[in-house]
Amino acid sequence: METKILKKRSATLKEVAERAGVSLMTVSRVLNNRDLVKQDTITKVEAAVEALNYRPNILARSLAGGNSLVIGIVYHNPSSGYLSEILVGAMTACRELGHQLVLEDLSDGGGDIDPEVVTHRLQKMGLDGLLLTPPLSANSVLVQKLHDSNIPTILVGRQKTQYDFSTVSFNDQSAAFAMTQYLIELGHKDIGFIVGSIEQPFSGRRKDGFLQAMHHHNIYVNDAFIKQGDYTFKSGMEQGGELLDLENPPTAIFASNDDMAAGVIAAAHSRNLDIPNSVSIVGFDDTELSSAIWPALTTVRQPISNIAKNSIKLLHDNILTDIPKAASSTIIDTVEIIRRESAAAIK
Amino acid sequence: METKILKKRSATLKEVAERAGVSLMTVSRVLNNRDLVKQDTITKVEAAVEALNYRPNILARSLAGGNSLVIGIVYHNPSSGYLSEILVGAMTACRELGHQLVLEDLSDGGGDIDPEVVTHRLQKMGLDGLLLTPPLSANSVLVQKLHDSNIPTILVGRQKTQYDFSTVSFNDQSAAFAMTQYLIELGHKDIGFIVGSIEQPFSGRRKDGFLQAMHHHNIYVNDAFIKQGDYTFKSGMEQGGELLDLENPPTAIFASNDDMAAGVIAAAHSRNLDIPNSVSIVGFDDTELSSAIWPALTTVRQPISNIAKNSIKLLHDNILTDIPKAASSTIIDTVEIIRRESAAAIK
DNA sequence: GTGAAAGCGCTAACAA
DNA sequence: TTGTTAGCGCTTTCAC
Repeated sequence: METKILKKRSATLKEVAERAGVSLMTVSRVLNNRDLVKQDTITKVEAAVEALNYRPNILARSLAGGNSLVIGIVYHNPSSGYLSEILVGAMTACRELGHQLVLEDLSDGGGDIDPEVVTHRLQKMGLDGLLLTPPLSANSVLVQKLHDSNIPTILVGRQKTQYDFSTVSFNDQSAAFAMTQYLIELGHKDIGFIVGSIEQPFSGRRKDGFLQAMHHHNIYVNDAFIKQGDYTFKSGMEQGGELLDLENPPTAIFASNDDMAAGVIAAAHSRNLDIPNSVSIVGFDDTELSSAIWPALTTVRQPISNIAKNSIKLLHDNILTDIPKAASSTIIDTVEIIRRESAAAIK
Repeated sequence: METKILKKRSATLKEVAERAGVSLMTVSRVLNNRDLVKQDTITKVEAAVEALNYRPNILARSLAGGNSLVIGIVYHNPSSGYLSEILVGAMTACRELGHQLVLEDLSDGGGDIDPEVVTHRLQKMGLDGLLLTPPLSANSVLVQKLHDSNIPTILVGRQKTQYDFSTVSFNDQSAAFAMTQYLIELGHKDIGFIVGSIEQPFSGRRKDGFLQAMHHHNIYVNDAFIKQGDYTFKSGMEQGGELLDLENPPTAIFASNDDMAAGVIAAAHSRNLDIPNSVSIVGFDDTELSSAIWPALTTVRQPISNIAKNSIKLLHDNILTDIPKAASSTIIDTVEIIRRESAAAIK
């Protein structure tokens, strides 16, 4: 069976204009700023657009418009959940705004990245702007080099701006607050907390949210209930185990990410504890792991796609808009607690 | 601190031409088919390109070339690992070939998709071609509708072509063969196998690969060692438990995906079995779960990015190339066994 | 309100 | 081997 598929040229502005009996420009106006056009004409044009199933050619539009950006997304060993959401969000925003995306994968087998080399490479690529994702956005040497090289950059996942770089981040603190409050509402008072790696700025934010919620509800925070992990399953298993082995163990444990929460669950399993009836366990991030394990994990999800979308729009505004602006810090705080089976009301 | 960043216009072909003292076309030729240009000229042009740090404007190139495609990636509840790799691969290939990507997320809360509606929507979008990912690519009603609607499509993850649609898939069979062989080389003969959902074409392929390897090594396959799962952690835990509770249990268990393998590991843990010394457990897919759990899972990884790249290139060729061609079936068989801690030589 | 002209940065087709 | 012309599909600018 031989087939030869041919790209069927789709309708152009000109064709729509001819069919509607107006000029090319009028159609363009209807599509962009319709307020300048008479209602009658709009109707005619829209009929023609509909009839021809016209779709604007983004390439031509961006080229003629002269303000299409080439934006790089720079990442380093992200989790696939994070990466896919970033990509989906960034692509969606770029499509809307007529920009192009270029991926720059700095992932490696464990070695550190060289800010000098990376910056040089990025510079040679002729990008108009960058999205720097965590953990890179926390690398101040890299950020400084990038600044020196004059590439407009958005620091994703950070809250403090640096130089004239804006940031877009998640409100980890209020998310942790909400999750803690949820546990408190379930009747828990003895709540253990496992902190994540201290290098990550958001680790502290999550801990703060937990503490604030406890204080807000006038619940005493037992120091022995706060453990230091490093975001790995193993550290969750170890630290969770220590909490569970306490003479008066907590009735609920809040781990700073899902991997550690899964570790705590494993620790509870190995002690033959019933989850959630003997101990409630909750995580953070809503990774796939959380619904893969048993019992499925109650956790809190970040709107990563949204963060990416916002970052792209911010870059767009910063570069293309005339109004002068200061470096801004956008904090997205759509908190969504995903209730699954690992947490329950205290008995 | 007020800043107003401005997009700095990058060099154009014309500027390079002027600097090199040649015509615009010569520069274009150096960039595209350099064989038509004198070596001397090439050198001059390259110097100018270098000096101006010239980067071609993809938009203009695609627009002028007249063969830029708008390609849709259609997906339905993919795992994030799968999605991110598909996106990375597709974006990379599209950038090279000058095509644009549009995402079409059909994910939902559980209901079935309506092929009629989906096809209609896709048709209205004016796409030049589609990548249909699993499980959608196995939906024959959808595939048929898509065919009727005349949108060139690549079926990702299928091996049998349908209508004139080409397919690109992973060689699950040889991967399962390789993994089984690996277990055999470790000294295992009593190997349990957990099959995945029968609706998925690749479930059968993985099982076949397992059986073939066993036969190839003249090892008797005990029917009681083959269990039916459904790709969930829970089914792995249950079926794995049954295998482990057998009077003479297998010394190794091969689950058709990582989630089930993790379930088997949980089952083994709850029976106080030492992994890998009492029982080896391996998975399939190399999802993040596999390195998150303990012990880390030995598994096999699919080159999903590559599959996406190949799919885009195939679509490109099918639509843009003059030579007539039949629907083809590309099978990528780069098998990579990831050796971690969950499998060991028999004692 | 609407239209005509010019041009975004590049390549295709032809000419020299 | 190199240059000239036209034009991809759209927006911008300026004219009416």
